Amino acid sequence: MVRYQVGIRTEQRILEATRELLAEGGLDAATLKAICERAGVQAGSFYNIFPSKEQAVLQIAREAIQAVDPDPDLSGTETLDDLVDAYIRFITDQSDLARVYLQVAVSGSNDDSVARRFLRHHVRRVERFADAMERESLAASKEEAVAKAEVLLGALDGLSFRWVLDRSFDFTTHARFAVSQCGR
Amino acid sequence: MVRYQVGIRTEQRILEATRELLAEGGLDAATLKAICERAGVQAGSFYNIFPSKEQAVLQIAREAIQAVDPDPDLSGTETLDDLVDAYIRFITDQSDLARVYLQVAVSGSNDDSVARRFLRHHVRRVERFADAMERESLAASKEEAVAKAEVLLGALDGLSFRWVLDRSFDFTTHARFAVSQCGR
DNA sequence: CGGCTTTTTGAGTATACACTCCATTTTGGA
DNA sequence: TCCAAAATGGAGTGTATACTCAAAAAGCCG
Repeated sequence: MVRYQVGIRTEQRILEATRELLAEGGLDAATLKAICERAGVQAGSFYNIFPSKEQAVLQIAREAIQAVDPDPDLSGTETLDDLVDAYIRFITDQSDLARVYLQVAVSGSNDDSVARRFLRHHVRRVERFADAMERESLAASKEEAVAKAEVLLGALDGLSFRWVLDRSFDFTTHARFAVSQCGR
Repeated sequence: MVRYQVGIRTEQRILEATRELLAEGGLDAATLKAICERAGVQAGSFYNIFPSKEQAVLQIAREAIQAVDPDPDLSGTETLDDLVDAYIRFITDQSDLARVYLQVAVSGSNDDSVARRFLRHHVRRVERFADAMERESLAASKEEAVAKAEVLLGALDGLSFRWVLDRSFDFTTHARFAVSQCGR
């Protein structure tokens, strides 16, 4: 099944529409009809490219989960501030994906496969934060670093969720304040 | 319209079924069919008592939002530890309602009226935490107390969400650790 | 252009959902 | 015991959803 150029463009339009709709109104808003209308495509075209609506949504979810992490090549050298700055940039600059990230994380609790994927990602993230803390001697032991990382990441997730509910909330300032309290 | 006893019992069975289903699988699981089956009731009976499914769900949501707060009479005298202990008890002892609380909070971001209700509740909670911090001289100013309270509550919400995704996560220990870091 | 493949169309299907209607049964106070 | 009000059973309605299919159109390559 070799793709023509027009098919690839259609696939991208569909993913774009799905991403936007997920960000605007969550899973409820991302109906097949809404996706197809926004992408300027009929249902048949959608199913020529994706085997199900779920696959398109999961692709955006994966995209969002990956986007929250900074460059993986830097892993092992970055500072705690680097990691937190990356989170802040993700939330402020890629707010569409940020909303998808949070919404998927929560709806995920009703879907085991998504929940597992999210959890695995979270655990990796905790390790990355904990490693940075150890490198900067911000924790007395590996265990303390992991616990601190869990709390800091919990705070960042909680604050970003707060921001989703109220866009006038100053996420950046609070996130910086959180790291000044927890990362010490 | 004098209620008969049998009707009141039916109402309670319906609310119980709704609460359980929301806790188990979120809004998706709480279909009218599922609620009625679990409550041992037909659709007609449901609508004799509730004007819509939404009303039954909202009633449970309100219940959950209220349950997260400890006795309002104590407001103005309790310590930060009291408030955190109440949160921990809510999460560990009333895990059904805790799951509903978190799920409603998130689906709420797609529904303005729920989002507003949740936000109002959150703001009150932040004030309560901030007041306790000021009373214990844990903050230099009112502003700092509020910021600290936002971060601590964010951390608690983030950690409880972590626990929803992975029930083997030790919420209590991490929550206590969070307050030892943030409440200082 | 000619011929094969991919892509698109758009009407159509099946299903799950919230909700309605009303005849029948049950309740509880007078 | 009687009866009006309340509660119930259960078939039925309308609607939105994800998804299918066969024919038609468009893209690619010699």
